[in-house]
Amino acid sequence: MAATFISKLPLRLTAGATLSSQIVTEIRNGVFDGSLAPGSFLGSENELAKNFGVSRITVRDALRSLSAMGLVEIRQGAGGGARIAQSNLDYFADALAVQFQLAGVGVDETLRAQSAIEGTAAELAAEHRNQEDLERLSGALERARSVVHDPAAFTEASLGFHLAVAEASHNRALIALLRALRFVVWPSENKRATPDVAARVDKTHREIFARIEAGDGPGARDAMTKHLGGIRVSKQKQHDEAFC
Amino acid sequence: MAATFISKLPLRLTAGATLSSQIVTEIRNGVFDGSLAPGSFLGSENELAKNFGVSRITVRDALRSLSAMGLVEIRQGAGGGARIAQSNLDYFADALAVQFQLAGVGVDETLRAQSAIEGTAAELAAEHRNQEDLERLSGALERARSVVHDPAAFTEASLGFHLAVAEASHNRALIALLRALRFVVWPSENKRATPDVAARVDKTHREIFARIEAGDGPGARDAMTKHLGGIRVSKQKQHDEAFC
DNA sequence: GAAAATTTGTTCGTATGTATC
DNA sequence: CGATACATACGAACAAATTTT
Repeated sequence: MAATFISKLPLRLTAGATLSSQIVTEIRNGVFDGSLAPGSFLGSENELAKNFGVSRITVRDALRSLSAMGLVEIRQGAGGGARIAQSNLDYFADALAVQFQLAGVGVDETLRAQSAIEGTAAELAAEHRNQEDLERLSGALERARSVVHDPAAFTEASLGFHLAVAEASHNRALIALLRALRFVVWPSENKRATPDVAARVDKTHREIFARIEAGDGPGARDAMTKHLGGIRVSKQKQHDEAFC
Repeated sequence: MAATFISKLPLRLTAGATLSSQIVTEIRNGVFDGSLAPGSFLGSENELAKNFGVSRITVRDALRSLSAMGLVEIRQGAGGGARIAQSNLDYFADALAVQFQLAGVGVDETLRAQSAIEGTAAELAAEHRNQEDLERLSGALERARSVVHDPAAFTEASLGFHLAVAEASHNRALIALLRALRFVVWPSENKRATPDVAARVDKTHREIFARIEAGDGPGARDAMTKHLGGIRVSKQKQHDEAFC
């Protein structure tokens, strides 16, 4: 079955650009104006080529671009073809990492932005946390405490706590931005926490948790920004404290 | 002249994936490990095809993907070919907009994140602003005041003020995130400010400016978050106050 | 589980438009 | 202005992967 939406489109593609970029724009606009939703079937390469009146390679060029942005998913085989993708926030985390790398945006600047995001996330978490959030948070704390003598495992569990705070904010924009920033900072500078550092980090995390549990928004924000501010200062002094 | 870096690479591309995706990974890794910097020449399609031992179309597929992420720039004609791109933060702003659209992340959640970013940006602006920043800020304020009776122009000038605050923070991560979030919210919900609303917005902006000029970081943060919080509440009440 | 059908992945050849020298 | 180099685009074909029968 051929895609039906294409035939409804007048196909007066924006002049000037290349054919493939016009197809990209066409499908992109469809997503933004709501006529194409995640899961919408676009057709096979041959069908799209026929409907757009271009060669298969031109369609391929367009699909490669759309796929790289995470806007379409492509499956091989019978019943395959191109579909509008489900959202995957890691795609733009990747785009952010690429651009920060090209621009030479450093860890210090990134940590500031992370602090801005996580401070607000902690505040919202204190205001909107439910029982499930609290269980997830305390679960992360217990996991971290149980591996306080295993630097790598502690660092990992510690990251889990930060992500759980973000999730407790119930704000997907904050969650997505935090994950993206973590994606930038984590791989490049992941020092591990020695046991004494781990113990201090654990104490700080429990303080943050207490404020969230108590519903103390400003307190939670304050505790979180102080925590992250301390990490940033350690980094600057080359003490290389772990991100926890 | 053929690209030289390729021949040094063993070219044992990660197994399992498609050829073109292996080329994408190869070049991507080169950027992240520092062996490829913005401006680095990669070669023409023919040269790359020869060096990687694949057909031109396979190289093309890879270049389309890399180009869509904003990682390479492609130029036609003699002396053209593929080069590592200069950073362009609008690429990831676009990726963010796409994923938020697919995920259905709404204006309310986005405004919260924007508030988190701009609050910190205002605080840092108060701490790090220089003479040039202050001139740019007051310039934006004057432009806005001069068009207070032209809703569209006022909204535009007002956006300029917010961006100037972010720039005064001298933190490129915050600047990039703000621009990206603006990019999400702006097109979808851009109501214009009526003259009376504009006058109130102008007054608030001047308050923020005064705190930044005075070097009052917490005060600047507070004024900015209150300003944005007011916008968010207006939105919820369907008063549809403009973003200014 | 095997065979058939469908679709992407990949290659070669060719032609055309466009930017640089 | 002409020659050159390059991306863009088209067509036909086969290989590999995946789903359906």
